[in-house]
Amino acid sequence: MTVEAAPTEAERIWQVVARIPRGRVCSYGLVAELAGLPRRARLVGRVLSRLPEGSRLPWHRVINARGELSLPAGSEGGRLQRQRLEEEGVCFIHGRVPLTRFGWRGGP
DNA sequence: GATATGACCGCAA
DNA sequence: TTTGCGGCCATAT
Repeated sequence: MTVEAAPTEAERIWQVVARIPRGRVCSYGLVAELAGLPRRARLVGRVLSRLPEGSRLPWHRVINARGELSLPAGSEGGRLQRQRLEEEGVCFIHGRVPLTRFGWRGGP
């Protein structure tokens, strides 16, 4: 029997993050839920913070539930995240991304 | 083994 | 709107 190791939680999270469409953002909790790991948002944050360099994962599309970037602004990561999101056309309002549970309603 | 910390979340007041 | 609290759990000390 081929003992195929079940995908680790981290691998599931990577798969979900990799599925986030360009120009769209996702909250940690939503990523966790989509990965079949409800209420483990912190795990998502931990996994993303421990990503190997060059993983090509769009980690910058994952922000917190308030629509703000969790990485400290001013840090390299935070600046990179903001820059990449703006490059993808993500809408920033007062330094935030408008998140709604009912999807984007057509902003400004 | 126990304690502290962290790229968090949802709810109540 | 903000603040506080409980929940969650892998790592580090």
